[in-house]
Amino acid sequence: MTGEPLYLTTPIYYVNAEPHLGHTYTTVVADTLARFWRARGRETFVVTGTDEHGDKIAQAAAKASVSPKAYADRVSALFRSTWEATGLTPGYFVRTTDPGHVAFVQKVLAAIHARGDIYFDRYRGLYCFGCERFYQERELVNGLCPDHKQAPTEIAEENYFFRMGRYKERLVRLLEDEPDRITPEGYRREVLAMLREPIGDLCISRPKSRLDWGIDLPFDARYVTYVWFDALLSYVSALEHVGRLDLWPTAHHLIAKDILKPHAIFWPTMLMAAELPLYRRLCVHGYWQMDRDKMSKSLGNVVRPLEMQARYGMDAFRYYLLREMAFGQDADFSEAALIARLNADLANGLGNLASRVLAMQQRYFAGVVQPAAPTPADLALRAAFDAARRDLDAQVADFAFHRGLEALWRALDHANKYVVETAPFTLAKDPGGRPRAGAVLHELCEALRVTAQLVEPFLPETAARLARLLGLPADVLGRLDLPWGDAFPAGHRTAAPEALFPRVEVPGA
RNA sequence: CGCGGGGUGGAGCAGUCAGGUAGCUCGCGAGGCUCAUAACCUCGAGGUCGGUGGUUCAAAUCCACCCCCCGCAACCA
Repeated sequence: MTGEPLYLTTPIYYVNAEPHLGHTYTTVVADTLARFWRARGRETFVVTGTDEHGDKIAQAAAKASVSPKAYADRVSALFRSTWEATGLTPGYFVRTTDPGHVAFVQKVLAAIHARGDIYFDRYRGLYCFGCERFYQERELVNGLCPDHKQAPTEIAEENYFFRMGRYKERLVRLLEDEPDRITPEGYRREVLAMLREPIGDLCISRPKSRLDWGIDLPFDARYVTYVWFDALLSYVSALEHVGRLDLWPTAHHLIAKDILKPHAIFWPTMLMAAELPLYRRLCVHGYWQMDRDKMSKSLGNVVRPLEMQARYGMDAFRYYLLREMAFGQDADFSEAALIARLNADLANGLGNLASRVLAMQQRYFAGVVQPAAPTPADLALRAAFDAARRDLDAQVADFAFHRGLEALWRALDHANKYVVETAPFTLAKDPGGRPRAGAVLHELCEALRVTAQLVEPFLPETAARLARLLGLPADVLGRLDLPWGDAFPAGHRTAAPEALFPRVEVPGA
């Protein structure tokens, strides 16, 4: 398992909005998983990107008096630059307007059409322009669209349909036989529940008379393909573009629960029809609920990643997101909670530990690491970090980032206790105690080194900084199996402490 | 029968899938330490884990029913 490559995707984000908390969370998870598994010997490849076709984009562009492409270019570039600035850099950034993607979509559509799984039919239905979709009678609330509270318009038109229903039973069997295809488990059950209802076929086109901002159907130039055959196929077209289609069967899709159905039902049936391998796993997370009462006025209602980065640092923001949300469940976002985490876990916990250890190393030994001489207490400290590593690995493998971090912080707590119990600051003042004080600090430096390595997927900037303060080369972060005691040879010097995470004081809080 | 989330010490949460000492942060009380970012460590007060019934040697955790709260006005992940 450990050696298997891993292809991670975020959704391609629709360019009708600027990057916000939801986009950022999914992208942070992808980045964290990529770093985590890379450090454990797996090749990882992350793709994110933008979804650029559709009504809303055409309308927004018209409103701004620019072409749809120009509009999409601008917002797409905003996503790309945001991820670069925040260090969430994917291996590839795909756009649905990329010529390669367009050609790929047309190739797949042509193949499925040739096979007879796409047919032409007349459709009459109730269409909501806000949702850009047709509704069944029974889905309406008092005759109105449940989202937009508007009466849908009856439209009759001819369109192309994908024979999705043909693959339903095969999909049900797959999900029953391979429970790990969708995680967390609750979402698999939800999908199986959806599949107990008739799923019908999927309308996959729009006449150009109504919408022409899309990819032409290869078999009928009067139409463009709509939404799913365009957007979902980007997961594969991106790999084709970079010449790594071999990674496709290892795909793990990270999504939020709002797009569960397209990813859990439309997408696998499309892949079956296209005779492409299925993705390996669908990983579904919940929503961040905005607690407006707890938001600062300056923050407003929108959580912009660049603002959070500027205010608290990207690492603190990442930590909060990963520590606070149980992957799969909803969570509340509040700036107060972020600050509480930052102060308690990062400043008082990790930051203060690094600070006191490096300060003593500096003050008592001019930064020179002394020989170790393990006692039972020292071995217990090592055991605490060994346990943290095991717990962390198990929890992250299960997407339980919050528990993984909790496990690592148990070891940090242990280290803080160890400082008090061994009291190197007392030992160092007595000539007879100096060797022991030096040995204790050696253990603590190792603890910090292991911490830097384990925390790297979550707090990459901090890990690099900690390594530097410890006087270690940056590549030490990838050497997870470096034995305890081997990182600091005789004469090794550490640097003077720096505040990794200054406390954030809130007036009146 | 719209969809979804939730009710755990004063506040905010984890733990529920794989039943077996109820854990974390903040706050509160007492003490310790003085290396450190007024941080760190120890001890303590405070919970019948929404309710009722059931399964079990054992339930916050499984099953049934019931009560209550919140989101779906957004930046849709």
